[in-house]
Amino acid sequence: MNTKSNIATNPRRTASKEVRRRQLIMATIKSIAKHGFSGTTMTTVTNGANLSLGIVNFHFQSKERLFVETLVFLAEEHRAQWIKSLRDSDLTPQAKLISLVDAHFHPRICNRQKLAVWFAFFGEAKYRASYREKIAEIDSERISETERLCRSIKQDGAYSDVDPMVVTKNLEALYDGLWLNILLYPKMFSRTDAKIQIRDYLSSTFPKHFSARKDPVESQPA
Amino acid sequence: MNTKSNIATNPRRTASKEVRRRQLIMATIKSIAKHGFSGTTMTTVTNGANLSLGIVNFHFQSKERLFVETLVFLAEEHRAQWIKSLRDSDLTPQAKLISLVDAHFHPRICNRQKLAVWFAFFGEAKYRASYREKIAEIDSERISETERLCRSIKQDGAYSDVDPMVVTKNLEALYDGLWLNILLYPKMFSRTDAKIQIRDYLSSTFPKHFSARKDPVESQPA
Amino acid sequence: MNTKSNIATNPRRTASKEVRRRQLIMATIKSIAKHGFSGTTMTTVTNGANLSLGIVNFHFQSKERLFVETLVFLAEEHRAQWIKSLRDSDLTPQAKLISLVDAHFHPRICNRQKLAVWFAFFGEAKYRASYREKIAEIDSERISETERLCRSIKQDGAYSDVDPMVVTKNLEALYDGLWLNILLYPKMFSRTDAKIQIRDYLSSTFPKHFSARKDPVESQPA
Amino acid sequence: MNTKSNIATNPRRTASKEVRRRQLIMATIKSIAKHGFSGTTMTTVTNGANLSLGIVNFHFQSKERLFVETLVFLAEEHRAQWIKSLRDSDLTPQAKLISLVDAHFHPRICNRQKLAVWFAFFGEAKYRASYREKIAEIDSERISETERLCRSIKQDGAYSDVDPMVVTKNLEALYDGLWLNILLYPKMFSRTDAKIQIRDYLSSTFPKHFSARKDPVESQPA
DNA sequence: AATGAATGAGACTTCATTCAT
DNA sequence: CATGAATGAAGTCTCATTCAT
Repeated sequence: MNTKSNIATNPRRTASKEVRRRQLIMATIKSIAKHGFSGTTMTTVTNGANLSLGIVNFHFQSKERLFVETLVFLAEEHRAQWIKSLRDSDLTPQAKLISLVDAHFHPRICNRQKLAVWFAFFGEAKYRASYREKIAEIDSERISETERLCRSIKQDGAYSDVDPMVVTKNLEALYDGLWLNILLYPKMFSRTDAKIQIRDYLSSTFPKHFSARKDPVESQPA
Repeated sequence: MNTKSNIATNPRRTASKEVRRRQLIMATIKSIAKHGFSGTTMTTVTNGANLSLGIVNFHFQSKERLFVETLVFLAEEHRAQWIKSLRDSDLTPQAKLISLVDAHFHPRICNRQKLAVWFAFFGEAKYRASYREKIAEIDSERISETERLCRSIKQDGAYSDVDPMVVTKNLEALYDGLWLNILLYPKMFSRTDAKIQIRDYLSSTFPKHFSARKDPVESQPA
Repeated sequence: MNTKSNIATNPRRTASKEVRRRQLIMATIKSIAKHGFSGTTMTTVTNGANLSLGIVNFHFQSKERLFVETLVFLAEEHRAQWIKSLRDSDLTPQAKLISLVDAHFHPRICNRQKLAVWFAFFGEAKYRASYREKIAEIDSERISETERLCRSIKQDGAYSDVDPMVVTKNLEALYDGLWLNILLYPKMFSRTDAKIQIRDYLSSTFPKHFSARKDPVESQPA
Repeated sequence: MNTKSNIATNPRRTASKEVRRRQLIMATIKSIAKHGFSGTTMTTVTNGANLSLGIVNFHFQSKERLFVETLVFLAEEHRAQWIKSLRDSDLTPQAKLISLVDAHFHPRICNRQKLAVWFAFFGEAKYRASYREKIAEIDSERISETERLCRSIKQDGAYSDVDPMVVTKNLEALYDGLWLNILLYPKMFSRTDAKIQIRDYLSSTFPKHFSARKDPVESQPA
């Protein structure tokens, strides 16, 4: 009997530690998205995971740690997404940059549940500190990569007025701002809109390399 | 002891309703900024206002309502700021647009305390609903105004490729994204940087009307 | 309406802080005596005091502090008892010493409830530390006083072989040992027995000053 | 894998029932001494014994029973000690009595760990009941023996004023009281002091048979 | 109008016990 | 025999709300 069928037939007994932790993190994301941070209790999480109340403290010691690990999970998932996007894209810097941008709006990353959790963490002073502590490095890595690509494009296109760092920071701001707008006004903002808007920004900044009119494709629904 | 002498001896016991409410909202902002949403209790708020524990329920019926009114206060303060900025600026649409942009980064609006509170509300599912209900109209008003200005500039500069709505939405996203970056990484992002970045965006979009190199001025410290 | 009748008519509202604290300490003593340390919960205490569950944390911050204050209360009550006994007794050192001894077996001090609480504290490592920290001084004071009296009696009777400090320490050990025997085997050991036994010890140590045969009087029932 | 190789590779998996029980009782004593009664959990006990969490319920059915058996173990160990002391001593009643006394302060019996456990049991109402039920007989046996010796010494020395039962009870009280003082104030009270004090008591009670000045010897360190 | 002691639902956490392996 | 993941009752503590003063 393999682990998977074991979980299916008797979910209450001795799954591997890693499986349980993942299960609980997923339930945490769902709960934060549904009930918000303050409405997320050990009960909502464990009910969502179909597990017993006490199990979170068994696997994570405290609610606090569960939350931090959830944040780390999201950040690593996000990082994996753009790392993969960079690797899979064409070799031109403009292709890589657009891949990196689009990774932020991939349905696995940019959906109401995950966005709700990101902003839950952004909204709590306590977790902003955790964010800085745990995630700053990932952010730096992405910013460096973005700037490198912008510098490359600038050189290639002889965009003398462009400051790659300013573009990078604007892109970072646009990711967050668009995420927030999608979260706040889902009927007015979509992933596709977001991609269009960023293409618009890139086409006005690097007009020889990007065209705003070439619409991005949405692979799957949210 | 009659009422008059009471007023003399205890100034806390006669403020008008409106003064008390304002006092409590200010204390709420301070508390959310300091302790976060989950750390904000009736005690932290009323201690901060040097008032008694029971008074919130007296003036606001519930914590919930105090929070919603705090959100409304912030939104109206913000609206007043850009309304004033528009009114005070020169008559050209580009001057008006830059005034509108800069209103978002005025120290009265864009400081760590207020940003912390904005994102606290954005982060809680419950208050995102309140936000939509109470603030959407203000947002629409600002978006309309922005779009009108962009259309005007487009026409003036014959920017055939520019979609005023896309520019408007990008500006809105940049406001939020830059706010978040200032909140998360205050050492790396400043109000002045934010203004520079938005000028950069505007100059690449409307190059005949905006120059990125004209540095914005920071009037007062945060 | 005075405070007392207020408590009587409406025990649930706004008694003075000191009254509430006393009430809760009394309920704590009763609960520890009845259910033991580990069986004493916020619920048993507050039910016993006919108050609400949350009130202990309101008045004592934590269960821990309630317990420590209960210990301090017992120690101070005990101290007050022997201080008073010394003051009220005749002037001879032997009269004072016997008063001091008897104070330990006064029904207010030496009854099953209070003894149970003393030994509950003695039995928990955590509270032995508190005991040392809070009560050592009171113990020292009593030991000094006892030794002083023993020295005085020794001199008066020319008991050359008697070491006042050894007698003092033996008395202290007898208090505790007799208390424990009364607690463990209440049917076999009584306050009166205890007094007789200590008189026996004193009469063999200071034969000219004490007579074992003069039976002590038990004033009131436990 | 057959049983034999299992034994070879994992020595923890075949100890006899009795060895396991002893191992767990020892770990219980250590844990109670270190963490107190309330800090002693199945985890502290089984960690201390380097065994798995579930094993206590396997060998003792419940925590409750483990504790009672620990109490019984201590009482029987103590009994064995004074039985042996009586047997090993000279034939005179005074030699036997002093042996009996000293048995209480033998390092195997009277050390901080064991004392902490004794008083932990004394301090919990629930276990005082177990104590009476399980240990009273052992106490009676020792009391009878002590009284017999005192009677014998009384007759031998014609101590007409001495009541052997009172002396016996005083000795019992001194044991407990001195133990408590050693536990509470280890820096001020030692096993040797305790023996001296009891010798002092005996010498004043039976002056022809005991001399307080003959210092007792401490055989081994605690 | 204002105070703050009191209430009690509900949160997090602990831990004895169970039981599949 | 032994393990230790899982359970869930019960504990302590928090805190929005109430209400006598």
